[in-house]
Amino acid sequence: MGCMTDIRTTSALRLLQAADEFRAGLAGEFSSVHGISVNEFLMLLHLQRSPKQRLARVELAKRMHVSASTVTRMAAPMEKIGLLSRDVDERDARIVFVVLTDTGAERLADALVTFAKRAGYLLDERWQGDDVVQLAEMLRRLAPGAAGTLT
Amino acid sequence: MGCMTDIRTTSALRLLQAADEFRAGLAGEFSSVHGISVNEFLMLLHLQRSPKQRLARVELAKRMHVSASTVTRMAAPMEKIGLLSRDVDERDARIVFVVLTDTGAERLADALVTFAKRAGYLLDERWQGDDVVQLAEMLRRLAPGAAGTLT
DNA sequence: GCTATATGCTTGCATATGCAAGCGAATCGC
DNA sequence: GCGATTCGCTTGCATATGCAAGCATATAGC
Repeated sequence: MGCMTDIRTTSALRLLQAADEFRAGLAGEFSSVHGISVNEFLMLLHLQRSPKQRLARVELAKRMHVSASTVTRMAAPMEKIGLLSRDVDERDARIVFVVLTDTGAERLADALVTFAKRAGYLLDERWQGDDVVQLAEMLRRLAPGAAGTLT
Repeated sequence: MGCMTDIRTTSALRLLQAADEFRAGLAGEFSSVHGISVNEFLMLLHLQRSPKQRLARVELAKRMHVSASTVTRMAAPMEKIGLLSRDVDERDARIVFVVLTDTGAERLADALVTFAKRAGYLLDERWQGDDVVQLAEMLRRLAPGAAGTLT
C-alpha cells in the first residue's frame, strides 16, 4: 500500500486476507469431498486434541470463537450421523460433553489429508525449510489462546 | 502439538486460529463503536483502495471471497445510510459499480483507527521492529491474490 | 443482423450464526 | 437449609450468506 498505513495494520489486514482465502478454498473441497464444513472440521479437531476426546459445549464454543448456541446446533446433525456423541458429567449435571466418536475420528483423519494438501499449496515450493519454521513460530505467537490451542 | 503433524499443516491451522481470534475481537468493537461489521469494513476498504473508489459487484465479490449475492445484499443497506452509492458503466449496462461516498470514506477512516488499535494489541510490545517487518513480509507471501490485494 | 452463449446482477430458498430469553442445576450468602 | 445468583445449555427470532434460477445485457458464430 502507498498511503501512510502502519505496518501492524498492514500485517493484520494480510492476516485476515490470507486466512479468508485459505478458508474459502478449503470450504469447497471439504464440502464436496468430505461432506463437512470448515467449522465442523475444526470442531472435530478440537475434540480430538482434548483429553478423553471430549469438551463441554461452552469450552468448545470459546475455542472455536463461536456462540454456545452455534455449538448446540452444529453438534446435533453430527450426532445424528454418528460423528459425535454425548456424555454427561458425573459431578455437574449441567454439563453435556461433546464427544468424538471413532467414526468422527476417521472422518477427521480423511479431512486432515485434504487439509495438509491445501496447506502444501499455501506454503508451496517457494517456502524453504527455515521460512516455514519461522512462519509457524510467528503465527504461534499471534494465536495467544493458552487453553484453546490446537497446535 | 505432539502428534506427527507436518509443519505446513500446523502453520495453516495457526493462521486460521489467529485470524478467527482477531476477527472475533474486532467484530465486537466495530459493531458497538462504528455500527458496521468486519465484512462491511473490508468492503469499504476495498473500494477506497480502488481506482475511482469503485468496483463492479462481481470484482468486489472476488476480492472479498464472498458470493455476488452477498455483495448485492450487503451494499443495499449501506446505500440507504449513505455509505455507498451506485454508478453504471457507460459501455456495459450490465455493470453497476459500488461506489464509496465521502460519508463512507469518513466512516472507514474512523474504523481504521479502531483497526489499528486492535492490530497494536495483536502485535504488542513483544514484537520489535524487525519481527513485525518479517511477519508482514511473510503474510504478504501468503496472500497471493494479485489483483485483490488490500495492502 | 439473428440466434446462441456468456456475463453481471438480483431474488427465492435453505443453511448458518448471534443475541436474548428461558430452563434446570450448582453455588453463594445468610 | 433457603432464597438469590451464577452457570451451562437450548430455543425463538433476526441477520448473514451461498446456491441455483431468473432477467437483462453483451459477445460470438454464422
